[in-house]
Amino acid sequence: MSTDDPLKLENFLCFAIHSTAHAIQRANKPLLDQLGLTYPQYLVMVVLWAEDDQTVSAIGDRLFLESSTLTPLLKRLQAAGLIERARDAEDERQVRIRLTEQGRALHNKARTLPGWFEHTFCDQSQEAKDLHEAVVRLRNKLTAKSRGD
Amino acid sequence: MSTDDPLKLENFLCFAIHSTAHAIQRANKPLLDQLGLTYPQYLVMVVLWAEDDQTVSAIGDRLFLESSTLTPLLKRLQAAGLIERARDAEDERQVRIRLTEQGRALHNKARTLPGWFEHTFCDQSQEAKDLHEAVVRLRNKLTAKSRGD
DNA sequence: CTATATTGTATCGCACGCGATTAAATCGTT
DNA sequence: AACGATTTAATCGCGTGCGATACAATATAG
Repeated sequence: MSTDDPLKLENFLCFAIHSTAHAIQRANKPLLDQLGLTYPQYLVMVVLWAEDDQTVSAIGDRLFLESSTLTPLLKRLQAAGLIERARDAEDERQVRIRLTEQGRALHNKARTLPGWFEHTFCDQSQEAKDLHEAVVRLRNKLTAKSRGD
Repeated sequence: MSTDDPLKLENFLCFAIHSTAHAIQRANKPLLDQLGLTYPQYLVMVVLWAEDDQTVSAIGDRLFLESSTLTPLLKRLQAAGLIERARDAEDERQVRIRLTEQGRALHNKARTLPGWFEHTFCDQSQEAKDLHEAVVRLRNKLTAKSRGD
């Protein structure tokens, strides 16, 4: 029949990455449940733990997300008491996102997650490093094209 | 400050894959718009082009998706006239998904997409192959763990 | 042959994710 | 100072994605 068809799922690099991303979310979920965070919420917290007091668009630049995604997500983090949202006094267009005491406190509980993930699924660190670099190279190509290169 | 913090986004393999998956969807979107399909809808069609007349759960197994995701998606494909949904006469629990004439006709228009993607973003085929294999290996580890290994 | 367990879809509620649009604040030019 | 252009968030509508649950059909047990 069509077994020679190039249009086969197993041949799609894009599907491999797509499905692996979902598998990662599923694998991380039990850990994140303990923190009371979803995976995208966790990523926002990681950005803020690295550098507090950022604007919505700065967070979006780091996570490749739009304001239409971030605004509702940030409101949920605010409702959970982990961050504060406040208009910048200098430039009232911007909204500055700051960690609350509770948000900072979560940092310690969250430290173990990346280590757990890599230890559990990426034993051979060299392969993981190569994979990481190759994925980032691909992402750079993709974002470069879409930005009109 | 916390520049030595291991909890840095750039060090997360999982974030690299996550964000690259989104970048892929964005890159593919213009092509998919021409087909009138979203990316997940396209994946379902690929599965059906490879083998017509499959159950919902069989499609889910191939794409790593649940019925709660597939049922509404399949209804949209049905509304678009690309597939038919019909209870199996032998086992009325199952719903068999079959391509319509129009759904089969879309196959030809869709053939160019994977080639375009790989040609545009994965010039060095060896690197792409290595990346593909490494990603699939990681996904296998992830799904194996979650299935109680 | 009936009671119970299992299976296959569907439904519901919630949380992304984005394109398109809106609204307010700021910037630039005159 | 005043007007139009740009920037920044927020809003809206739509389509995933999943866990929990519901329900009907089938399989199994007794």
